[in-house]
Amino acid sequence: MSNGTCQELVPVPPLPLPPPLFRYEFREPLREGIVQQRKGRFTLEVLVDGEVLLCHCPSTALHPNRDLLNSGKARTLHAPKRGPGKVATETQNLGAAYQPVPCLVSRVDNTVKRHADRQRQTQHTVEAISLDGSQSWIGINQVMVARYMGHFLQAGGMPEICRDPLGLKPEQKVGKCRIDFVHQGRDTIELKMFPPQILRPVPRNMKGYEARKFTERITSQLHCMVEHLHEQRAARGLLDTGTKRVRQQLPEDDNPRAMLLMCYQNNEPPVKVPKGALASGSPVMAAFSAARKAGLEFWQVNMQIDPRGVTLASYAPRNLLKGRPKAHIAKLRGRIYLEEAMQAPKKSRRAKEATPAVPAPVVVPGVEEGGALAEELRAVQLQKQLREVLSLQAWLHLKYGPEMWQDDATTLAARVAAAERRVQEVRGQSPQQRFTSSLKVPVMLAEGFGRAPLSRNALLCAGLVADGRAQKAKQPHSALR
DNA sequence: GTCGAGTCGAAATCTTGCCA
DNA sequence: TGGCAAGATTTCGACTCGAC
Repeated sequence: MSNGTCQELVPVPPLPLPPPLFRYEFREPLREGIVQQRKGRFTLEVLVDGEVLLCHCPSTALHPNRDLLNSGKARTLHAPKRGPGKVATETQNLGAAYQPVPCLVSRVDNTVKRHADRQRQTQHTVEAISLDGSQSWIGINQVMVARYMGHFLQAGGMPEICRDPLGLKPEQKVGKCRIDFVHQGRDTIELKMFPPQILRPVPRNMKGYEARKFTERITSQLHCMVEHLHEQRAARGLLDTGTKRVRQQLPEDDNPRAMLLMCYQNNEPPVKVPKGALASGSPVMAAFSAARKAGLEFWQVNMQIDPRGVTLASYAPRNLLKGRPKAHIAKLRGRIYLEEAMQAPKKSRRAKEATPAVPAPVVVPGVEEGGALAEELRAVQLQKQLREVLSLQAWLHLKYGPEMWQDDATTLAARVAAAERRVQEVRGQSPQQRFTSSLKVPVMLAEGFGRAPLSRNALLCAGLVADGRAQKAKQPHSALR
């Protein structure tokens, strides 16, 4: 093995790594329980570890199975509401014959300071329910979707949607509306959680007034996004709003975009427009159609929730309406689904034969002492150390490929030292320095490597930084100055 | 008087933005 | 930095109004 001045090393194969790019970790694991009864619009009684907890139910959303959580009320919902005693009867029936539903609950973060008059009345929140006996979960917390998506986008997990995580700003006012994300002041990204049934003339699960409110809101938002799109194009000297000519005139990097992301916290099949919706005259459908003509892109994002966190399962452009998909979307086809992308590429028999079972040995220059085994162990130790320090394993692996793990020992040691220095710097900073806000890009931990920053959640999960809010609550005011 | 349809506010919680 | 307002999420009960 030894050649005197250099030693041959077998490169350490990449470790099986979780992907933080596509993963949002909860601060603490969710607890499993059984929904016992619906107490009110926002409250559920949940049996957790033999104890009945009053939990906040953020939203059952427009999920097709939302009736599940209302099963106790379902039989009385359609009963006549008029007449003496009928309302009382209905109230008495609440919770009767309620079908127990497995659920996941989170505990309230008590480090968050709230106004005295806004203290939470419930100490737990129902985050997900299960329809298959706790085998898989369906997230129902719509409020958290923006946080999950903010994490994924800012971690660079969806480069086809957001190329520059630094240029992403949440909750921006566009015209009269608030849009969930604006990218580089140019692209608008709106998140929605609804089934395609909403495109019908009379949306499923909605009463007339309710549907009208929803219709007004979404058509208004689509209108604002399209207006913004036109303004951005006009700012680039393009008076023609036709998407084809615009595409031809603008470089891809400078082409303003408007994207509607339909987000699901379960393995939702590809969204399709229901039959007859196109010709139905539905106002939402008309708004969708007009927006698409102006260049609006539809994307479907599926997430999977489990007790420890949320995984970005897949995302893909959807051609909801008739017509050919936009050219630059079509180019992305076939590589969007992460499930597919993350699968090891299938090798042909010829390729298998050509690939040796053991990777070719590499030469580590400048290593003269110790045997090959010692150096290999050192390399493993350094890799492990690097992984622990950075907790960026998948980020590095996915973003920069396996070459990151085939660095020689000297380079690895330098990386570790730089990372440790940066971590110490970060830990010495005040919470105010570390975080700007919950969704904005936090500490540039990766600056030492000249790479994209991580989201606040990724840093929290990696244990590299403490929660600024928690520290704020613990530390005296003067200590923060 | 009864009934159905439509309207509206309250419910719990979070986030952002504005102002002092 | 703290306080407050506004806006967002969806469901439900109370109320109004017109028709029969």
